[in-house]
This record gives sequence, C-alpha cells and structure tokens, in this order.
Amino acid sequence: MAEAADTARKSIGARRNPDSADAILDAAEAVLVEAGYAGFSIEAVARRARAGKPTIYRWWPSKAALLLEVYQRQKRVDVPDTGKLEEDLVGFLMNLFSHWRETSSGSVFRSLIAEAQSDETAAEALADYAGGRQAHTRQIIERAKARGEIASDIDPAVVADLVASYAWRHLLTNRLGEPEATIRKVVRYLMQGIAPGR
Amino acid sequence: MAEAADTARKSIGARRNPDSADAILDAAEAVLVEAGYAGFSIEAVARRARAGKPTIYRWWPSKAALLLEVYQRQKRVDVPDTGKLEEDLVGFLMNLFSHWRETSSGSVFRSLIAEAQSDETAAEALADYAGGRQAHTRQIIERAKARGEIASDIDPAVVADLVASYAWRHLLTNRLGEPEATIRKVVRYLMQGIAPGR
Amino acid sequence: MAEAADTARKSIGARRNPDSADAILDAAEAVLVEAGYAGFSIEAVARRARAGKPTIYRWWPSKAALLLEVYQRQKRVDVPDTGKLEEDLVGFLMNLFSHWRETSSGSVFRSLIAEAQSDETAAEALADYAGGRQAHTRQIIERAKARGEIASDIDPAVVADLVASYAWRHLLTNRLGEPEATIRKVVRYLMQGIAPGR
Amino acid sequence: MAEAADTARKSIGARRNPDSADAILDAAEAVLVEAGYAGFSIEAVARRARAGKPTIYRWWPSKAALLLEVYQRQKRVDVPDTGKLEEDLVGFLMNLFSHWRETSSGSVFRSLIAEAQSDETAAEALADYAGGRQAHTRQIIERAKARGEIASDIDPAVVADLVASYAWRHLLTNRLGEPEATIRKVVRYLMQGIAPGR
DNA sequence: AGTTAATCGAGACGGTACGTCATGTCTTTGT
DNA sequence: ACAAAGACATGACGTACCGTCTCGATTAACT
Repeated sequence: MAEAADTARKSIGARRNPDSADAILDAAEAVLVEAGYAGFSIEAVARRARAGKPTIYRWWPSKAALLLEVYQRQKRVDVPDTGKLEEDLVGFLMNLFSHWRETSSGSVFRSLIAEAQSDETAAEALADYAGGRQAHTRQIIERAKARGEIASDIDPAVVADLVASYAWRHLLTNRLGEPEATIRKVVRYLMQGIAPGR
Repeated sequence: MAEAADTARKSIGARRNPDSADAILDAAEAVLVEAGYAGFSIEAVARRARAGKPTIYRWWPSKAALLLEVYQRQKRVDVPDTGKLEEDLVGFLMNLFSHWRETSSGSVFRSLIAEAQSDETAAEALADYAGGRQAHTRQIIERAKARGEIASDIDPAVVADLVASYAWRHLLTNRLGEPEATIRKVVRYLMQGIAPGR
Repeated sequence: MAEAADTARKSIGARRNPDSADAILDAAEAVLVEAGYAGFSIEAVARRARAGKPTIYRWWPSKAALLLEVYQRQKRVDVPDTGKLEEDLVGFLMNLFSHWRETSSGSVFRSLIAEAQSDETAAEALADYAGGRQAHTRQIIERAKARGEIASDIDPAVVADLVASYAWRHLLTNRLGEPEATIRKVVRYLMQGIAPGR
Repeated sequence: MAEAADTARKSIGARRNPDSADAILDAAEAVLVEAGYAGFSIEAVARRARAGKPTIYRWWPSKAALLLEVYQRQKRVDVPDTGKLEEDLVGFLMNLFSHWRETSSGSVFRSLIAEAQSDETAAEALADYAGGRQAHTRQIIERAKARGEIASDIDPAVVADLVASYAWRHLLTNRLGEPEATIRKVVRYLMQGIAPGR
C-alpha cells in the first residue's frame, strides 16, 4: 500500500500509465481500510492517489470495477489439500476467514457485495468472479469424491454453494472470528448429516 | 401501498400522526420497488409521501431504521410444521424464497443487508432482527430434535445459521428461483450428510 | 432580563397570561443579545421562554412586532433641555449612542431596521415608530426656533431627519463610539453651516 | 439581465466559467427584483441561473459577497462637477436617488445593508465598499474647499458622512422620491447652517 | 524531425442528496 | 377560551459526491 509519490506523476504519452493505475488501486484499498465502504468514493480515491477523476473513470467504469480489481490483485487464500475432506474444508474456511480478517480483502469483498446490491454491473462482475472462485471449492469436493470420501450422487456445486454461503454470511455480519470448533461442526454436519443413527 | 391522500396531511396535534407514518412507510416501499436500492433516498421517500424530511428523520434516525420497519411491517413468511424436518425445512425455504420473490420484501431485505455494510447502526439493527428470526428457524430444528429426528448432540444454532446463510446468499445473488429439487438437495445433504455408507 | 422561571408556567385560563408575555419578551431580548440578529428566531425565543410557538404567534404576528415591543419596553433615552440647541443636540446624540451601546436596545433597533428591509409590516411599524420618535427631536428644534436660535424659515422636520439619519447610520455601521468632538462637529456644521464667512 | 441560455452550460475546463458567473449574477439581480430580499436565497438564485449551488458557494462565500458583486457590477452613479458645491451635492443626491429608484441597485444595496446586520463578513465588506464610495463624496467637498467655497477648518469626512447618512436612511425607509426642493433644503442647511444672522 | 493523438493532473460544471434548522399552522390536553 | 407542547409540510441552509467536460502539459508513435 505504497503512498502516492511526492512528485506529481506526468503522462507518459499516449498509453496507460501503470504508475497511475497502481497509485489508484493502492489508494482505493487505503481509503477502504481507513474510511470503510461508507467513505469509499471516487472523489476520495482520486484525492488520495493524486489522480484526476477522469483518469479513474477512464479505466474503471464504476466503483464496482475498481473494487473488483482491488480484490483480485490481492494474494489468494490457500486452498489446503490434506487428503481428507474434513480437514480441507475446515482449513479452507479458517484460511479464508483469517485472510478476510487480517488483510483488507474482507472489507473489499464486503463492499463489493454491497455495491452489487445497487449496481447491476457490479452484480454481474461479482457473479462471474464468484463463479470462478466457487470452482476452486468444488475442486476440493470433487477430489474427495474421486477418493470416495463422499457419495457418488452428491452434487459438488450445491455443496460448494452451501460452503460459500456460510462464508459470505459470516463476512457480512462481522463474524469472522468463529472458533475452529464451530467451523468444524459445520463441516461435520455437512459431511455426516444431522440425523441420528449412522 | 396506498397513494398519498390528495389533501395535505396536517399535524394532528402534539403527537405522532399515524397517517404520516403509514404514508412514509408506503412510500419507502414504493420507492424501493420502483427505483431500487440505488434510488432509495430519504429525499425520494419524502417527495413520494408528501412528507417533510424532518418528519422522517424525527422518527427514523437512519435509512436502515426505515428499511427495517418497512420489512417488519410485512406479512411474515409461513413456517410450516409438518412433523417431518425435511419437509419443514424445504417448505420454509420455498416459502421464504417465494415471499422474497413475489413481494417487495426481498428488495427490502437486500437493501437492509447492503446498508448494514456501511452503517454500523444498521448492522446492529440487522443483527438484532436476524437473531430474532433465526430463533424461529432454530425452533423447527429443536422440534425435530424433540421428536428424535436429529442427533441429540447437534447444535441447532449452527444448523439454523447454515440455513439462513443459504437463504441470504441466494437473495444477494438474485437466485431466488431455485427449483424445489435443488433446495431439497441442500436439506438432504444437511440431514444425511454427503459422506457415503449410511 | 430575567431568566425563564424554573417551573413550567401553567395556563391561567381563557386570557392572556402576562407572565408568559414577559417571559417571551425577556427571552427575545436575551436571544438577541446572546446570539445576535442572525440567531434571533421565533423558535429560539420559544425555547428560551419555555413557551409554545403558537403562543408567540398569537400575540405577535411577526418577528418585527416582537422586536418592536421589546424595543418600546425599554427605558427611553433622555432628551436634554439645556436651553442651548447645540448642547441639546450633542447631548441627545451622546445619550442615544451610549444608550444603544450599553443596553440591548442598539441591537434591538438594528434588528428592527434589518427586518424592515424584508418585511413590509415591519417597515410600516418602524415608520410609525420612527415618526413618533422624530417628533421628539423636532421638539428640540422647535424649542430652539421659539427661542430664536434658528432661522424662522427652517423646516424642523428636515433637520430632525438629518439628525436621525446620522444616528441610524452610525448604529448600522457599528460606529456608536464616536468621540464627543466628532458629534459636536456634526452639530456645529448643521447649525452654522460649512461655508466660510459668517 | 439576460435569461439563462437554453442549452446547459458545461464546464470549460479547470477554470472559472465566466458564462456561469454572469448567469449567476444576472439571476441574483433578477431574484432580488422579483422576490425582494425576503425571497433572495442561494437556492432561488441557483434555480434561476440553472446553476448548481456548489458553483455559487465556490465563488461567493456568502450571500453578502454575491450581493456586493451584483451591486458593484452596476453602472456607477454620476458625480457632477458644476463648480458649485450646492449644485454638486444636490445633483449627486438626486442622481443617487433616481439611480437607486430606477435600477435594481436600490434593492441590492438595501439588501446588502440588511445582510450586514446579521453577517459580520457582510459588515466588513460593506464597510470597505462604503469607505471607497465615501471617498468620492469627500472629493466633491475637497474640491469645494480648494475653491474656497467652504471654511478651511471643515472636516470633509464628517460632511461626507452626513450626506451618506441622509441617503442611506432614505433608501432604508423607502423615501427615494423626495422632491428636489427638500434635498436642496438639506444641502443648504448643511452649507449655510440653520442658525440665523448671516 | 514534426505532427498527431492519447494520456495525465487538475478542477469547474450542473446536479442530487445529505442531515439540520426555522417557518407558520395545526390539534390535543390541561387548566 | 387560552396556554403548553410539539408534530406537521415546506423549503433554505451549506457540504459531499456524482459523472462529464475542458484545459494545458507531456510524450510515444506515426508520418
């Protein structure tokens, strides 16, 4: 999250200036962290990045686009592969929660979801992105399926949906600090069901 | 969603005028339906309700408070009690989704969640409300537990959380039209687990 | 400038409550002194007087009427009668300036003049009042005329107008601290003219 | 007092748009003439000028600043130079009164004075302006002094103050229609005094 | 080498909404 | 009948952002 350079950036000719783009993305992240989604305005980002508003609008047509790029630029969360589905899922959720908690990505993703509720293009972009991410989760499940850890008639997409839903809601309601025990419960219920008599 | 009366409402003395309150809540709902969350402003509501902005601010300190009351004013979704957990949960989710789809309450609740991402008081209000609603879901589960339909060591709160999470995410990603089969899958996975070998 | 009573005044039945009237006039004066004309609102007066706004509106149809009564309630400025016109006029102006400076009446009268610029009824009330006051000044001059101190063809109304004009402008431009020497100059110029060779 | 152009004015880059400034000043004048000082609000001016409120606030920090510029923009009143002080002063006052009566400048200046009673910055701006204008009047008197028309020990500033006072009060009390005879009386009294026995 | 064209920062523009304040009217309740 | 209390519709206040526009400068790419 580098600060804006002391000296003004100039145009580098008839092409996009990567320094400006970086400065804008850095600034967007910083503003989001410091002022939250409520204080996240193009105006504020431009001020922080020492950039002109049109420069932002030229490259990111909406707040959502900017948020999305900020989110995508960040380090990916680790998807464990322990060979056991329960450990993979618990590990994935724990990693995801701590990643969201400890970096700015939680704020960014929350904002993105919020933005998508009023901006149709944001909703589409988010759907695209979430589709891609969910594929990863699905892979965990499909790996387990291949290993015979889950029944053959299980629909991995639905399971992945459930897992993602749990994560989203905890993000949106500020409950990213759940103890491992709770998360493990969720995963166990999912794997073994809640009905008695196994 | 009655229209504002033709003749201006006057004060009815030194106490709250219920006609105004109704007109404002009606207008809030109408604005949300017609212009979406993006177009939902106190100004717009005041205009639509032929009410003064101060009247709105007097009774609802924030957009969130207004949204919450609009949501709470609406008919409750039916919580079925069939005697079988699977049917109860499938029925509940189907009822909830169609309620959200077919009345304005889906839009309202989405907006409320979005608002909670930038307004701390909205977040608290939502948490309170969600806590209350989740208690209902928990009851379904506790009833089943009492009937012996689920294992005695299952934590109903966690299960209710999972169910609510699924509902929220489908609301937020505009997927309230899931076929019953999909919802039934979710409920089955939850009840019987996804692992093989029962 | 008594403070509002600690305990709420009750209605005394179907007639004007003089305590309320006094409390309102006191409050009006206090508000004007403390917050200036800019902060002088019916709202503020009502708050300060612990009175309802309708109570004020019932008895004083406009801010101007209230201001006027506040002004009229105050002690009159002394109009000296020394037997010499110059001393009378200098004394009158000095008394008037110090009265305006040292009591709240300067603020009140300024406000009244300002109010009269946007409120026609205030303008009329002020014209009436000023007419009455100017009669006093005219008397000083007519006394002098009777004594033979001024020429017989002099129009006392015009002279009084000139004197009042000087006073008004110094009030309106915050120059009530003129030294006696300056005021004496004004009076001398008026009495003996500025042309040479008397 | 031209009307706003049919087509919306756009920004002309990162500098002040003189068209907007003109439109705003025109609108301010028009609003003042049509609705009076009571109806003179920044909102109304913005509406009339088809300008955004922030554009007005950007360039004129207060109503007073706007009023002042409207006033200063107007044609100056002629200051005659006939070689005789009496004619100069009578002519000046007659010109000033008819200028105030027949153009909007009377309303504007009245408003400015009223505004100065509640807004300290307006008071300062008015004092500055009045200081400058009074210098002109003083020049008339100093010219006469140089010609020997008035005594050498006369203070021109005090005389100018008296003349301006007379003009202000007639403006503020809506008496700009005085016949020349009355004004000539005032000037004569001032020049030759009101005491008998010349 | 000179010209063209895209980009940069800056910031003004017409707007909309914000949340607050005062206006003058109204009604109920309590003397 | 009147006082008090305070809600009401209205509309202005001054501020923050919105997304668009035009500038003057800078510089790469194309004559």
